[in-house]
Amino acid sequence: MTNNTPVTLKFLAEKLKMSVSTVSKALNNYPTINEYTKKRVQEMARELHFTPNKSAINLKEKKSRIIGIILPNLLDHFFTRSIYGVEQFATQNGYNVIISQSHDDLEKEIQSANMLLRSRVDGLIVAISKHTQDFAHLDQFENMGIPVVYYTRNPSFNLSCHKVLGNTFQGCYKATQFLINRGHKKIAYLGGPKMINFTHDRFNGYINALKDNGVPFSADLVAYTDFDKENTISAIQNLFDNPQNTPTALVAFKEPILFDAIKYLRSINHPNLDQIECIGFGNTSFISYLDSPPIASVEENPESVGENAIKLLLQLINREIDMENYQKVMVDCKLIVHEA
Amino acid sequence: MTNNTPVTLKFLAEKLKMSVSTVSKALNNYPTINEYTKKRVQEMARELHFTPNKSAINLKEKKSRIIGIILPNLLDHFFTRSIYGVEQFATQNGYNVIISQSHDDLEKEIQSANMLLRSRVDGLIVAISKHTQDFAHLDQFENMGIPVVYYTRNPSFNLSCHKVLGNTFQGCYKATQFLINRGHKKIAYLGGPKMINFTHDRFNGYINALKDNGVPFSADLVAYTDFDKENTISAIQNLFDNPQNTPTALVAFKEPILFDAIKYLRSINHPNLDQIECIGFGNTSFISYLDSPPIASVEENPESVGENAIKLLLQLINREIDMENYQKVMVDCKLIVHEA
DNA sequence: TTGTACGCGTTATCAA
DNA sequence: TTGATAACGCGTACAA
Repeated sequence: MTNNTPVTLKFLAEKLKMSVSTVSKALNNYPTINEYTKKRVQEMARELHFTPNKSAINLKEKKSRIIGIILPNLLDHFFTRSIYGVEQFATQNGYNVIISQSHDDLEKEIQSANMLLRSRVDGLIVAISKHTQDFAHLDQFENMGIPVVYYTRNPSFNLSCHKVLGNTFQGCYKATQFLINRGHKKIAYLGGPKMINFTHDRFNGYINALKDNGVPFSADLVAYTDFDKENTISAIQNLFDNPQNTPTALVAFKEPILFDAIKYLRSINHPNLDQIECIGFGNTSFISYLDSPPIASVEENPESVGENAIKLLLQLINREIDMENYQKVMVDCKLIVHEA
Repeated sequence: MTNNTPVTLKFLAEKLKMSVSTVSKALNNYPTINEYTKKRVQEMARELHFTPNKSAINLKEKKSRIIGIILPNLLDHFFTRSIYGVEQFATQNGYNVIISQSHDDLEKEIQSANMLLRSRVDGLIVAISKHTQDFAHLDQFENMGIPVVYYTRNPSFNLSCHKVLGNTFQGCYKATQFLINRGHKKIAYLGGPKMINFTHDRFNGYINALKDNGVPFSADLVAYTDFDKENTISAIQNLFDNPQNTPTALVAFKEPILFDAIKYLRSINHPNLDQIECIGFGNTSFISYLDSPPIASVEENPESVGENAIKLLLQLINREIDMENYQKVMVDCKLIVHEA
């Protein structure tokens, strides 16, 4: 019953008293093989639980049908949701996916890249770590002819690479306009880390929405934070401490930041907190449990971002798009209004 | 600069005008190889970005140094946190990890298993799907001599397999005792799906804590739900609708369920809601944003569960533990009290 | 100290 | 219709 070592073609061939190549062809349904022979082989293979060795096939075919994904963190639902989009489309097309977390550590990212390179992935999808400045470990792939698609977190200064991004400008524009349409004039923008490009793209969406709707811009209504709670609180203090210019609405870079902000405002019993309307990027499922929930969320459609990334990657792998013909794909955001 | 095809040992050998085996030995630091030769080879390898082909090595070594993980869902932080524990210890020991989601779909789980089998993983860690009754796709591994460790979600009736589990009995006991110590006499237990073993283990912990502390048990204080909101609400109605026996505390199977429960009680303005003290399994980071937060959480230590799973698996792989010598490892839970 | 030869499991070409 | 053989990239026993 339990045969300790994997069954190989050779083993099957010996059992069936025929050649390895006939067995191989029978299993792969070659037209030149006798139907009866096929039947015998396939039955025996099933009976003995034959499982082809992928390493051997990879070696022969010089391709692995594996897609590598490097991303910072699986705790962030944006990324896990994006994986779903990648997986769906990848398996449909006969590809498997290997996920590797960098934990926002450059060293770990390099290790992941090398591991995937050794595994000869056919393509790479990557969201770079916070600290990635040098790209040698990722450029290796392209130098070996393996296409790379950057998604979400990408080298913003570098135009010579393939990118799939959420249209964060559009998302922030929509959020701001929604608040304007609800009658707000003093809409604050709480940005994220200034090194991250999205911070500025979103700011531009905010600014443009104000301009297009004739709402005056005030620098007092803009502040920045990172993902640290203390910094968020002091940013919020800056925004809300001026009594003659208190915001009536807030657009925040990310929902976790927004939650910290709201929590702080509640903790100090900020007047009219209930009238302040907030929107953050994320659309966390948790929102329904909050007592002062955001009025809406910017849904970044991570599944769609992932799907677009794998679609582009497969086109590159199949040489339907030239590797030097650098693509930039933008995925629109959607404003989700939360019911009261 | 960009050489389209991967550099092989053969290519290096030609460049250096020596044999493939010398190159191989030089790169693997064989003592019989001249130091100067080693230097030359290693320099050339670096210069040309030589990356050994893992498929070729796997084939040769008859092992992949890859651990497969099959789990239901990456959206559940329990699993993503457990992966962290696995990864840490795996990479320390020179193993890589391939993660595969079943999405609680048996068909997908079978596909994942077959994929990992073809990849000749050296070991498998698996949390089974809700619908896994038949285990043929997982038994294959053991039949091929590949050890399998079930973690968290496991075939509870089957004692002939290796398991690593959270000690959910102990967790629930602790939670209940904590509430008793705070003076509660009417502590409700809101269990999960009755098919899941953990539901009953936790119930036993609850019951035993009551008994050991001389608190009388009342069947009215026990209800069950699944992860569906509607069912949770009707379970809560059953628990709290009897005015002469209203619980003053609640132990819930999982925090998402608990949040639905609390939300409902708030929505109906349940009297004295603020005095009701709740505990759920999970310890979600989100708790700090809630207005009526649980007083404590049962932290299941998923990282530790993952780490114990990989440790056991590596021992099985290294034949330090016999495959037939079935192990059951329990990882204690910790009660986390939330500051006001 | 280096090189030759073989095999890992599979597929493909060509010959029988 | 089937079989022998070479090749994929690498490691290693053995020969030189």
